[in-house]
Amino acid sequence: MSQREYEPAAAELEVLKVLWDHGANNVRGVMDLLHNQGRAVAYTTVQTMLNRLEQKGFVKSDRSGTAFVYQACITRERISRSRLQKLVDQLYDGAAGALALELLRTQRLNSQEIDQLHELIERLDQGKD
Amino acid sequence: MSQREYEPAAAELEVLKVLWDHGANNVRGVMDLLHNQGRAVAYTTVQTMLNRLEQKGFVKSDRSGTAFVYQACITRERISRSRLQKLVDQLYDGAAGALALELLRTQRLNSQEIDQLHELIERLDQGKD
DNA sequence: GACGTCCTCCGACAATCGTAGTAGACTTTA
DNA sequence: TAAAGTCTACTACGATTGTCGGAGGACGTC
Repeated sequence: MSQREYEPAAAELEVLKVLWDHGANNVRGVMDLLHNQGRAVAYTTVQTMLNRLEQKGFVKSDRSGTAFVYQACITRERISRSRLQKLVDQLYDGAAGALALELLRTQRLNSQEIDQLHELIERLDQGKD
Repeated sequence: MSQREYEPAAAELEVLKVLWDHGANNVRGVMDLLHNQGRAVAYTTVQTMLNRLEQKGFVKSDRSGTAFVYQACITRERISRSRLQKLVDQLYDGAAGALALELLRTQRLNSQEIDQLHELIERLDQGKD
């Protein structure tokens, strides 16, 4: 367990999301955005989160002005994929289809999403083994 | 934070899975099955996991013979759903369609799964808003 | 009845996580 | 230039997680 593959924890993910959604920012900026979302956290809490995210290699900082500016250096897609993979492995024993079915059954999709799915499935259908 | 809604942690989930997959069992039985899966854990570790799962209300125990026999009292589906919900909320901002698309794009489905999806989508399509 | 085996109960300990306070440096402003 | 504000660095603390050891009771066997 020497080189553990870190994952952002829940609270860290919220901070990451701010950076994804609003771009690079400093501690105060991130805090303000979190406050706007109704998430009341102290300045130093955000600071700790950003430090930990940096240690884990998910953001990088750059001190050009007075304050450090943090920027996500992992994409939302990468995190999503790894989370999704974990879910598939842990709960569906690798059967992604089962998860997809579950998802479509229990979640509400709008018609645009359904159309897109349609299209994608058609394509999958063509390339069927 | 008085009545926090608990979730099984990763290692606890592995124990839960054993109960789901192989039915009720005692500590030793669960441990043996974990060992068969290449998961080397101490007896007391399994015991702790089962205790914690019981505290969280995910398994119940019953002492009829010499040892406690543990049984899952939450379904795999329920855990799956809540995990899935969390994923959708945390990473896709509630857009289940996006997740579904991502899933179909990145995971490999077999033709049976594709057929099932087809069917389901047809049905969703009918009831489109 | 002493001995080994198996079980439960309890405690422990390090790592991670969520949260935040404080000290001290640095900047802005009256 | 002194006060007020901002920023970083460091520390802390309780809860959760993953892991396990040891004490002590029950039970079968020699």
